[in-house]
Amino acid sequence: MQLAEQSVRSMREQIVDTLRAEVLAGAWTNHAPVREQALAERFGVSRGPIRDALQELSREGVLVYRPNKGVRVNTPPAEAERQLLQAMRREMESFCLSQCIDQLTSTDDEQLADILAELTRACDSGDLSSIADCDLAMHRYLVRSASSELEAIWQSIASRLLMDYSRIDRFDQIVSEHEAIVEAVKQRDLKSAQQAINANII
Amino acid sequence: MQLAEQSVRSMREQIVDTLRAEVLAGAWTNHAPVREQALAERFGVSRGPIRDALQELSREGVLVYRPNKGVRVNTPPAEAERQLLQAMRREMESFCLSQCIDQLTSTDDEQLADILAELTRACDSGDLSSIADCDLAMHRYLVRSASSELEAIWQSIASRLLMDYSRIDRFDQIVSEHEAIVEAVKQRDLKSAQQAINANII
DNA sequence: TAATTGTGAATTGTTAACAATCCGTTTGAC
DNA sequence: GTCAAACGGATTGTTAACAATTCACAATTA
Repeated sequence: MQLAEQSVRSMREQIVDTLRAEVLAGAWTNHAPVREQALAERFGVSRGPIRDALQELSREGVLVYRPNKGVRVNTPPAEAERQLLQAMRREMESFCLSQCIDQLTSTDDEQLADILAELTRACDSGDLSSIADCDLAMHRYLVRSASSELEAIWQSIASRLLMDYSRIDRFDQIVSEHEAIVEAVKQRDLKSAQQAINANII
Repeated sequence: MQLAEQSVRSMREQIVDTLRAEVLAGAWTNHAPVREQALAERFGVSRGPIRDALQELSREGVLVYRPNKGVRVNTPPAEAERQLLQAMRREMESFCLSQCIDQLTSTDDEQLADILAELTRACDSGDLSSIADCDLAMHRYLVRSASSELEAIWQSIASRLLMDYSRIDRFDQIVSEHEAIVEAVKQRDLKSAQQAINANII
């Protein structure tokens, strides 16, 4: 599969993905600071890679960094900002769909189906952290298919929007919305896919 | 002034700003990899802070990181991407102006005038690196005045757009465009300021 | 000669120790 | 009793040494 070369994800990337999913699922509060030493012990590495991961998550908007004081969980954006970010996210994902949809292969369809399956399982078991991870993973897959260049920008927008949503409910709705996306993409129906994406970005 | 607490910029931030300006001014090629040790000696620090800075610039899109192989200068975005990024940048800066323009004080006007003066000086002496730095500094000032939260997203968009522009010419036009922005902002004229900004983002 | 395999220097990745900074608490002066 | 300065533990920032990986080039083989 095409992800083979990526499968040797760096330590930093693994830590980043794990922590991001946990924060977006609401597992952390923003009252207590995040301690580097505790995370280092948890992941079995030294503080170096942990600091790298925290720095990346800060730049992404999931955490907030203050010199000599470490990081904390970020707060959701104000309403006006949220609307701007939402408009930008829709613009990006619509663009990416239009760029990639005619170049996707059946392999891509399978990958999306796999992500959907895992999302469904996560919703059934109520695993908030995994739900957040799978939700992002599907959108990220489409963005990256269009342009790996845009992925970092998209991620920093999507993460900030999800900060609002850390208490996830209506599991069934999440699943059905993503089923609609996967189905429309599989049909290579750009309009429907864009509509399904727009309906999911709230 | 409100920037007082920020004045103790971390080592990383200083290095990031310096390197970004140099890359955007076209001082580096993307053929040779960037060596950590050389930068460490140049800035008189160890490799740690250098790695931090390179990681941040990679996430910003100025550099590209590949595991175990270090970083290189990024290439400009494809045309379709460039247009998307440009639209998003205009959307962001218009939004930020509308949010902040009525809350700016005479202190802000002075700060903007200072940046403009330094930009003028840089254009006179043909210092490309300083031109890139001042250009970004002015836009960043307005974005940050509206929302420090949006600054990181804005920076990663603006940097990628500027990759296209590394051979800077028409110095006088750059100056006059930014004079128009500063003047409109000083008058608290939102429409004119937005127009001036749009005219400058090309 | 062309392709392949060693080999070693150069480079990035990680670690643990040390330095600088922050913050709650105590101490002391008034 | 109140306030401010000073102490000490905890935490972040930086460094230098070590480990793992990559890359260019030479040696070997077919």
